[in-house]
This record gives sequence, structure tokens and C-alpha cells, in this order.
Amino acid sequence: MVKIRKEKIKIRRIDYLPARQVTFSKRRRGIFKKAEELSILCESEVAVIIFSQTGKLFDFSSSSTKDVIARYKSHTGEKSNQSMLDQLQLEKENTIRLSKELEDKTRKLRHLKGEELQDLDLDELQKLEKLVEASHGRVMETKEKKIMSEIMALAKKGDELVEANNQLKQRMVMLSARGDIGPAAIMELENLNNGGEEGVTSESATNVTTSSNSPLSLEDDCSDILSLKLGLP
Amino acid sequence: MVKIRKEKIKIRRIDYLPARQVTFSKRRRGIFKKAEELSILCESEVAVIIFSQTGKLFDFSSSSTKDVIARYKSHTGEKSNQSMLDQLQLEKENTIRLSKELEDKTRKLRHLKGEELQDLDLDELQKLEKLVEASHGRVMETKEKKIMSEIMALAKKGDELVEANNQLKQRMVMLSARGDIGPAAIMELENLNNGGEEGVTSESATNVTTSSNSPLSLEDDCSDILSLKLGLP
DNA sequence: TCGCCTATTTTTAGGAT
DNA sequence: AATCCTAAAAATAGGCG
Repeated sequence: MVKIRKEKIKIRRIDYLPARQVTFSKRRRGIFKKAEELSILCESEVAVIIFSQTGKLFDFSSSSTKDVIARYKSHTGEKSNQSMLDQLQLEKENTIRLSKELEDKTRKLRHLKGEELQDLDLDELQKLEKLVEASHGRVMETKEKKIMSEIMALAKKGDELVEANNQLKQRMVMLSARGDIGPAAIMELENLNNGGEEGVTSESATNVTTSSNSPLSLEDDCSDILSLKLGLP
Repeated sequence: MVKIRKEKIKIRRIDYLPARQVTFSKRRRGIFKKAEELSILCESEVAVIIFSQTGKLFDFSSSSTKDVIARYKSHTGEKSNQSMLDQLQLEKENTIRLSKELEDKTRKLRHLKGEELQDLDLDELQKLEKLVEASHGRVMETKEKKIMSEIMALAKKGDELVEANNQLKQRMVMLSARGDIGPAAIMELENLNNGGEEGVTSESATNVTTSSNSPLSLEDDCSDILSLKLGLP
């Protein structure tokens, strides 16, 4: 029963481990008690979460710690785990749906390419054949239209070039008439631009408008034309 | 400076609202202070979450309430919001990837069906045409094979039926020879089974094995045959 | 709502078990 | 680690501004 002097302790880390552990235990209980009292006295919801230095978890709650945490999260504007789970579920269903669609399309694509036909019955094969035939027709048609329009574009460009050429030549002639350059240079130009043809002169420069190309029957097979790469936009 | 008698309070709901509010405020600060002291004295992580009766949130934490909550959740085996977010992100990327693939396949499918060809260039159109042609060939081939095999199956079934029929007739003849049924019934049977043909009798019943069908040239267009629905497995 | 006051209750440091 | 003891420290009920 020896009474020992005590003095107020400083709020700083307790260095002596056993003392620290004891204090932790005592004060922890103290806080939990206070928390409970507060929740009862004032009808409030209280949660206390404590991790000891060793990582051990101690928690108290007037109701359920998880509930209080959920309420805390909704208060701080965070999405709850539940709504997150819902979203995840939705995304997964989405993925499954997309996968199914993809599988279906992949299958159809194979069939249209003439692959894996063995799992089609006669009826389906007939429909597929009709489809492929129709498709072939449209592809041919589109291709021919495209070829025509590209040839037109080429022809137009050619005409424009001829026109530009003629205007250039006209200028050259005028310049040579004024003695700025010699006639030899003009000859050189003409040979460079139309190899072997009769020289296009200024008088025919205005009526090079339409259908000046070679005749082309697009009704026939024109795979030889197709094979040349048309470098137009 | 009048000294007033005080007595220990009971831990039960404080009915008088103003007193309750004051107590809430005082004790709340008390708990927070204790919590802080504990965290410092014992180097522990502490979080206190309090909801007042009016729904107002008060929280204290030695570090960050969210961190403590995350630690709490990982301790109680729940998935953290973060890992959930990661998962969600992953799913979303998955969805985007699938959507892109789907779009691509849809496009290709359209082209193979001869739709939306205008956004193909000449080169692509040519490749597509080749593909469709090849596909058409394979579809035709497969269809013909299928038709052949179905006809074979039909023929086989037919032969089996004829065979069964003959055996049945043979029995009938034997039965009639024993006087169990009259000859009129046999005639009736024969007329029912082969309308107009000469009666198939027991002596031809054993050699109905192969190629007893009508001649069919499958090399030609056989769309008229295709149109009849073959109800075989 | 807050701070201040003060008598009283409650908590707790330190020791011992 | 928990519990008891005790004196000192801290918290706080109730009142007042």
C-alpha cells in the first residue's frame, strides 16, 4: 500500500514497450466505453476503428462498423461497394452479350466466305448461295462504276493537262516572236510533251473538252485494266 | 460562484434536447482527443466516425479516415473499392475492344453481302470480288455434295422399304396358302403399294441392293430438285 | 453553438498480483 | 494480457455569458 507520486504524462510515444502495450489496452477500452456512452446519451451512430502497432484490428460500433462505413462513404460522395458491384455485373453482362454477337457475326462471316459450310443444312445453303450471288452482282456493279468514274477523272485530268500545255506553248511562241528565246527551245518542248504525235498547236487548244479518250468496252471482262494501279485521289 | 450539487448521471438517452446537443458536442471532442492521444502514445492508427442524431458527420483519424477504412476492409476480407475500380476499368476496356471487333466484323459482313460498297476503293473491291467468287464456288460445291448425300440416303431408305415390303408380301402369301386370309386381301395390298407397276413378287426381293433409282445428272442446274423439301435427318 | 467555470465523476499511470 | 489498487489527472454536467 505504498503511495507513489505521480505526475502528468506528456502526450508522446511511450518508448517502453510493455508500458505502451498496457496503455494501449487501457485507453482502447476507455475510448470504446466513451463511444458507447456517446451513442446512447445522444442517440448517435458511432464507430471506432483502431489498429495496434502490431497491426491487430480493434473496432467498436454502436450498430455495425460496416454500416457506419457505408454511411460515411455515401456522405463523402464515394460510390458504395454495392453500386460498384452492380456496375461490374452490368459490364460483365454487356461483355457476354457482345461476345455472343461477335461469335454470331464471326460464324456468318465464315459462311459468307465459304468456310465451315458443313454445319449448314440444304435450306441454309440455298439461301447463302442466293445471298452470295446477289452480293457478287452488286460488287461487280460497284466496281464497274468506280472504274468508269476513275477513268473519267483521269480523262478530265488529261484534258486539263493538254489545255495547260497548249497555253504554255502559246506563251512560248509569243516569247520567241519577241526574240526572248530561240525556236530550238520550242521544238525541244514539243518533242518532250507529245512523243511522236502531231504537234498540238494553239488553234486546237480550246476544243479538247470531252470524249477524247480511247474507246473502252466496260461490258466485257476488264481485269487487264484493273491490274494497273490508278494513283488518283 | 455558487456551488451546486451534482450527482452521477445515468447512461441513458438525454431527453432534453439542448442538454443532449451540448453533451454531444462536449463528449465528441473528448473522444476525438482520446483517440488522438492513443494514436500518439501507442503509435496506432485510429479512426472515429460519428453521426449526430441530425445526420451530420463528424470524423477523426490519426492519418486519413479513408485509409483506415481501406485497411479495415482489407482486414475483414472485403475487396477494396480500388481493386473494384480496377476490375471495372478492365471490363470497360474489354467492352470497348469487343465493340470495335464487332463493328469491324459488321462492316466486313456488310461488304461481303454487297452492302455499303461505296467506301471501298478499287483495290479492295477487286479483292472482295475474288473472295465472293471463291465463296460462291465453295457454297455450290458443298450444296451439291449435300444434295448427293441426301439423295443417296433417300435411295437407301427407299430400297429398305421395298425390301421390307417384299418380305411382308411373302408372309402374306404364305398365310393365304395356309388359308388364314383370302386372296382378295393380297391383291388389295399389292395395288396399295405399287400403283400400276407390275407386281413385285418374292423372287425379286433379294436383289434390290444398289442403283435402282432414276438417273439424275447433278452436273446440270438442279434447282427444281432443290425446291422440294427433303425431310431427312 | 461555443467557451468558461467548478464540483464531481471518470479515467488512467504506475505498481502489484 | 487481464485485473485490482490508488492517487493524480482528465473529462464533464450543469450553469452562465
